[in-house]
Amino acid sequence: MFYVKHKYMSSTTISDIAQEAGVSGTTVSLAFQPNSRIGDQTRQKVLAVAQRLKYVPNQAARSLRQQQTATIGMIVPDITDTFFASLVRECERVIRSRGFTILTAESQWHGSMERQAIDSMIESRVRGILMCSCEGSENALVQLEEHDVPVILLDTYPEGFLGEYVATDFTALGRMAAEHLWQIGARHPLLINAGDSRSQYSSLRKLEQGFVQFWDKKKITSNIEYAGLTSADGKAVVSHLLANNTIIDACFCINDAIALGVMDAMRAHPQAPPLALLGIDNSPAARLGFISLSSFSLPCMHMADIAATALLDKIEGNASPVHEHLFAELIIRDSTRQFHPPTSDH
Amino acid sequence: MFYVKHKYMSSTTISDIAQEAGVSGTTVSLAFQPNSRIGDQTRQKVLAVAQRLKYVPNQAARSLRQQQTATIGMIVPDITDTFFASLVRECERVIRSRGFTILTAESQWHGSMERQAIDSMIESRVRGILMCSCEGSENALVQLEEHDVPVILLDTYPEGFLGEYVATDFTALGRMAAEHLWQIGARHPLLINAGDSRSQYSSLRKLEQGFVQFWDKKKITSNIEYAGLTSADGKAVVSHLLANNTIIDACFCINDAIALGVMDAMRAHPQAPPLALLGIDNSPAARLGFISLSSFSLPCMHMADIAATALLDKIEGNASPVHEHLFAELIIRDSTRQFHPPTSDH
DNA sequence: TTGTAGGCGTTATCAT
DNA sequence: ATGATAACGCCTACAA
Repeated sequence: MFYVKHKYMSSTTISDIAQEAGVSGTTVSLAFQPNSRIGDQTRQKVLAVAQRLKYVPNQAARSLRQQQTATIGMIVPDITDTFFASLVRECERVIRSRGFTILTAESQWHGSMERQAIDSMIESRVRGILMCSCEGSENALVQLEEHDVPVILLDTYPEGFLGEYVATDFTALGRMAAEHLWQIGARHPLLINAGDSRSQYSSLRKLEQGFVQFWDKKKITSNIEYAGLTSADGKAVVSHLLANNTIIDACFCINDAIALGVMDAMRAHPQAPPLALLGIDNSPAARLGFISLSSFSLPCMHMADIAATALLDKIEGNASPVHEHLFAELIIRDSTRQFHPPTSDH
Repeated sequence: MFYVKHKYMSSTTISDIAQEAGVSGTTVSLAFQPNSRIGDQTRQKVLAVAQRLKYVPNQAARSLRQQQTATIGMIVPDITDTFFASLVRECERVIRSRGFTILTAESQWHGSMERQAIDSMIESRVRGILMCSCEGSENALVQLEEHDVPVILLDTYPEGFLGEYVATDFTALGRMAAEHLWQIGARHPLLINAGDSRSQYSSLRKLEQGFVQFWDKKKITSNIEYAGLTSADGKAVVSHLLANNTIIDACFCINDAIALGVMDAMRAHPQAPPLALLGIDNSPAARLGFISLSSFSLPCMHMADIAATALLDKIEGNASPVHEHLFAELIIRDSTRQFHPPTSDH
């Protein structure tokens, strides 16, 4: 009466169809629900009219009426990182296959953006959230709990976290890296870890712990440098160490990009002593014959499957909390295979 | 009366706040709108209560009432491709900065999935769509038109498309590639293009046209191979050509991954004649000193900015259709700089 | 400055 | 087998 009809949207509604087909709104609604109490002819007629009028159901109205959505939220720190992108893809696959839709957001490693994304998702009334937390806003998790939004953390979880998660065992990863380097004869190990805002990121801390503890047991001091996440950073770190004549014979980098930077630095200094090199990601470049970088393959698909399935199961009532640690797989290539330790050592 | 209250959701509503604060729903609603006719004290009181009750507005209700959302849809073929991921990030930045939210989807290069995504977005009543179309479902665009959902295509657009777009000029890119290879002395060029489902992808066709036409003018026959998009594909193609003693002295690949595969093949055959190598993406690996791959840098940020801004402007009433072609930038590195053409030629 | 009421599109409940 | 009705949470034209 009072309002201008169709101020912006002009989509056809159930009422339009009802009028056109000469039935009630109820009948139209029922026509769209499979196996509902309705005559076959009526259904056909209604669906035909709906198609002719190009009817598309209004999700907002549906959600409001049903008091629930079929949306799962997913938050990752960096969508341009292939690892996170793959997680998103796989989660999306599972989520869609179960009749839900996905709402993604990127925190860009900022706690404040992670929080914003969560707020926005609560407003959208997502049924649950899959999150690769950047751990910059732990109280955001409390907020989700307050709003009864189930969360499963992916890939990593903060120290002392009591909720559900499907994570990579980074302590084991660090230990495996150290062990491999030890076995090929390295005795002066270097770890290039992430500094700055990511220095408190728990998975990197665990990785470092696992790495350092192994060498500690061997009474070997491990060298640790903190840098950014790019090739340029890796190159700079090692160039600097070479210039200072620091003795290192193996380098473990927290991603392949850094490792490639290190490789670049080493190839620019052919007179430098050999350096075993190990990355994380098992990126396409690492697999190239003339690069042949040893690297850890993270259990991306597996994590995504488990986490997404667990979350959907939980939402649909089959409660069974997940606290899962998965292991990365070490892919050995030339960068740690062709290493010959200096004979002078040990 | 008849329904069970709070069957699933238990979030506090405006009415809850109104009751608790002893005011009407109107007042509460107004309290959240800045500069609305309302007493300062009342506003403070209401907001305090809202915070205490952990009120979060219900987007579904708001959208339904307002007959519109503040959501922009974005569809890309492959979220694990850094180029598309960067586009998403930049568009998201612009979209959020203007008070909208983004809903993303991945078509995985399948027309059917692109269509599904569009359907889903229409159900969500997105205000507009930014799309890197995989061009497998052109009639989907008609559907969007029928529903008055403005679309701006990003990066590429199908032959004969009449709508809005912000695209890379792929014809020019192909021509520039050919010209550069010509200038450094190449006379037996090879283009590794994408086959299979992407063979009809218009930007790749244009790129090929631009490339081939240049050589045609020089009375030179260009070799073209169709393959997948990975390093392994590039490696396989060139290994095969080498085995057949096909004469090529320059290779232009439609992405850096393929080019790296070619580089891998060439380094595995050091006795083979030199091959100038050119890629697209300007990926991090291309910049490494020991790789130094010449490559085209696509105007990713620029395209995203223009497209997202244009779409939002259009939605907000400042109509001004965009039909924009942007140019890729050729980054010359060693892979096309250290090339010495065989003296026997020409 | 605040309150009342009606309706956005959909669906669950209760008749017929 | 079908229809009438109310209600989800929110916003706004109008009344007070």
